[in-house]
Amino acid sequence: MTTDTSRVKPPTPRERARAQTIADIVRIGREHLAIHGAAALSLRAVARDLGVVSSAVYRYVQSRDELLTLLLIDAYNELGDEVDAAVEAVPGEDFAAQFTALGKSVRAWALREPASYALLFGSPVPGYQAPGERTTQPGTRVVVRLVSIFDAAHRAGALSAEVSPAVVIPPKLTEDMARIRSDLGLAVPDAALARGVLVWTALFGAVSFEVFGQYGADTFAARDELFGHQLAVLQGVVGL
Amino acid sequence: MTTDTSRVKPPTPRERARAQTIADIVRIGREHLAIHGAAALSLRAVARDLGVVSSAVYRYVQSRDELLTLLLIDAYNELGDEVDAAVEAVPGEDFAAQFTALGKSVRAWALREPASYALLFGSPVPGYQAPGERTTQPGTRVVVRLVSIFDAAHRAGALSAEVSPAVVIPPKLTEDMARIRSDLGLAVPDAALARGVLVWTALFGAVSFEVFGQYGADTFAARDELFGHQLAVLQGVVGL
DNA sequence: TGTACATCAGTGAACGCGCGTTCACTGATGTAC
DNA sequence: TGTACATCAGTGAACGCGCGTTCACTGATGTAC
Repeated sequence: MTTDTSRVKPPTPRERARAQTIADIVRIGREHLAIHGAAALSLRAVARDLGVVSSAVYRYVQSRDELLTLLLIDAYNELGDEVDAAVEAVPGEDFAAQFTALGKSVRAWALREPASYALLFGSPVPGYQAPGERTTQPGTRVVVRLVSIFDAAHRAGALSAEVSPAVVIPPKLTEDMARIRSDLGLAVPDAALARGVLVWTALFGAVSFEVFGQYGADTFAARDELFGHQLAVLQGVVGL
Repeated sequence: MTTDTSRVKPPTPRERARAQTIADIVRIGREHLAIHGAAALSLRAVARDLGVVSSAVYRYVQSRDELLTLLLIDAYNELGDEVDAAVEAVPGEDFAAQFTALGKSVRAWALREPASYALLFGSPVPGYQAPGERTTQPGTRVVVRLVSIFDAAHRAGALSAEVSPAVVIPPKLTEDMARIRSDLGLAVPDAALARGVLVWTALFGAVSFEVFGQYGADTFAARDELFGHQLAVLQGVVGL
């Protein structure tokens, strides 16, 4: 079997120009997202900012929905990259600090890119259905990373065996937990996994409330401190 | 000083017709919200469904934004009414059951009215700013009810004095807590109040993930059980 | 009780705008011989 | 190296659509004397 050299051929100028244009479209699309929101994302407006006639973008993107998909994947991966980098900057044995780093990097990205965050975690865009086969993998990076921290802590014996008070897990939920454990290759027991899911939803609940303005303008002045406190409590919830 | 009888005058037929039409507009608006989302809410479409020419709705509603405000207030109050009813159906001393009732009624309403829920708790509608003087009171009914349960439990000595592990509350956050306590007339201490806020965000985080489809199609089959478990854990977090 | 007037609901046309998408086309860039 | 052809990027016009909002208007309903 010979190496397929056609795969490593350097891109032709045309290919490079094409990739650049697609990158430009995604970049402009993100800017529009930030200003007008996902529902108002318009190919014509992107074309205008690209300095090109509206029909020209159809060379690069099949439809408005496909641009949304590109933006979705782009945002998921940017968030995933930042979370990965933040977690990996922490020593491998300090699971609590890894959890904190994950939480803080999610919040930092969300506050910096509120429109992208809204696209990923806000209300669904009406009339748009994300193609699972393209978005599921990038879309699950953060959760997977989060439970992998819990799992590693468990394997290292760093997860409080019995989180109090003990809450019974119903049988039907046990089945879901078993499937998730097997899909992700985890060892963490039901109780901790279930609490991990709660911590995951609570983390994004806290970030969403802040990004979407639910706290109101004046209720909390000390937002960094509030979030830090929430992370600290959540860390205790999962037994870290 | 005589009684102002003009205030108790029964509404004229015209007034009744007007109130009925406004109610119809809100009802139709809610249906459109459910189908097309808030960003696509259109006065022309509402007028069509009302069986009236598009300019006629301007007799009742100043602008599209005002219709959004009406829908916002309507939804907040519907949610608030259901939450109140659910909590009040529980004996006054059973604070844990009151908390559970509140959580379940929020989720039930959200699943039944996902579009209204998205309007209240999802991504902000681009270009629309809710008028605080009209929406703040209805918009805070659920939180206020929630912390009032915690506060009542505290006053009754039913809140675990020391939730473990103790997490230090930074001074700046203490100031926020003091203000909130004074605004709402609460007695609950900082630690419990801060945990109450976390529980609030976690509750809505869990509901939002479910309503907005973050769990994916297949991950959790036992959604009722998952949510019930989350409520049980959160109950422990706040010390109930 | 009857009449003149004021108020209000709803009409229909219009303004100016933006949207997604298709299509036949012109030039420029690449490729095969 | 030069030429004929294929591929591709981008154009410009068009289709059919919906939107928010304004405005002068017609009739019907209410109110004051």
